[in-house]
Amino acid sequence: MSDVFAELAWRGLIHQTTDDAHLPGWLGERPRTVYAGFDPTADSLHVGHLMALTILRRFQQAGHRPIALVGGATGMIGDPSGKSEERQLLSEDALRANVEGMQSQMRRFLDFDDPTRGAVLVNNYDWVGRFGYLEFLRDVGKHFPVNVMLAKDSVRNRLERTDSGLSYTEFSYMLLQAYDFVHLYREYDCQLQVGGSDQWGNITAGIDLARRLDGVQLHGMTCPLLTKADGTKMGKTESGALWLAAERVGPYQFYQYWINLEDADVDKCLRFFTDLDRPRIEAVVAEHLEDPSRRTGQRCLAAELTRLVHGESGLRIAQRATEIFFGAEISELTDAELVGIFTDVPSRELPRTELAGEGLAIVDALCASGLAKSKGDARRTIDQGGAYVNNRRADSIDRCLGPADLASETMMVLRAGKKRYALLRFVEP
RNA sequence: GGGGGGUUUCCCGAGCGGUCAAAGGGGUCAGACUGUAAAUCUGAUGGCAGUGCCUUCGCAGGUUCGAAUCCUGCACCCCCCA
Repeated sequence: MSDVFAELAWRGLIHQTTDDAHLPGWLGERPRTVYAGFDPTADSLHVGHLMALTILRRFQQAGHRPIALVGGATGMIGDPSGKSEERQLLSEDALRANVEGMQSQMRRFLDFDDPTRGAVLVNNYDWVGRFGYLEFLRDVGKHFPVNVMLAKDSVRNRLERTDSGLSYTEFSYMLLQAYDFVHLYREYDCQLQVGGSDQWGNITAGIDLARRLDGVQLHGMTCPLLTKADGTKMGKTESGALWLAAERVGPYQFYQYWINLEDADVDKCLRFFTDLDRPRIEAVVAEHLEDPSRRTGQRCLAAELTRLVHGESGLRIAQRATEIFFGAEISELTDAELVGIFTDVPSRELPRTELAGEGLAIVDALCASGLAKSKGDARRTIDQGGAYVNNRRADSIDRCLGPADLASETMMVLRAGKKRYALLRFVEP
């Protein structure tokens, strides 16, 4: 058993614990069971879940047993922590689909098959859903002093806002999560809960409840919230969250997100997310600082994460696409080389006849590819010198594209600006 | 229930009868500089056509040669008094 506490600490993943002094020893004694909760708001995980997931992963690697709790029940209510408004309630069907989607992705991070420390996936709907209202009030609610609940940051912040209230339902959220902890303690001897720093109140609520109900002392640990150096949220793209599902964010796009990360965040992300050990990360960071323009850190980070999320084949596609797009002028490629990329960057198929005669006006090509949202937008881009065909700048609005502009047998590479790419494929009707 | 204020283009926010597709800021996009970074600077930012047309200022009507701007009704939001 390796010292997971020290490992997490140097990685900067420990924000607060219930017992800094004794937790390291407690974890070193024997394998423990640790859980983190995931809110099933969508059918895919995103980068926001990555912290908790990789923390569970590190616990497992250190010899402990992780439990991933999917909030099928609590997801119906919505955690008010860190939220400014009440969440839209999800239907049971939607929740079920979301839970299934998330479960399948977790397999990439956690080993569910190991006989001794195999991860366990639980859905709190399985026990919360069976609770009767009166029964819950009597067995659980009774142990929650309202004045303590009101003192929690998550509740106070919401009550202090004049423009949004806090419904009774949301107010009750922490009871459910608290009970989850007790349940997992009873069923799996789970004595440690981890979560983001905004979960502190919910975690301690569970610890209090366990003490009152079962007379045991459970533990909690939070990690810092994932933000970028400029204060904005990590993992936000133009089109929304950076999803882990390949159908939502392809390997190339995922890879590119990390390549584009600013220097100030690279070190932190390497430590947070990658499996690389300390000497390795320190070496990469040192190399990066020596010559930041080579983006050593970003490259390493992007490769590690893309491999983790999309596998070796996904990484190859992403790197190949990057080589092609960010290399020199594009020509003499084959369809075979482009086909893997085709599904990953915005792409469109057009009839080959478009290229005949006068050819396809570049303005129309940009619109068709999705790089421009209107003809005016396309004109603007060209006017300002931001339009490229096969990485060669197209400086005239009147430019028309013909068969000679194909990069491979049937495909053409369009680009708007420095790094927005799209492929057009011309097919026989 | 009574009184007052509001609803503007992606967001915030000016505009209060024509010169308004609508100031300013944010965001976004493009360019320069770089390193597919950050910061900075420049330009663009309803649609279609190129000195014109169409659609937009909560919704529906109305007054005007002409309205985002005035009137009427409706909807939603906020504030004060009960």
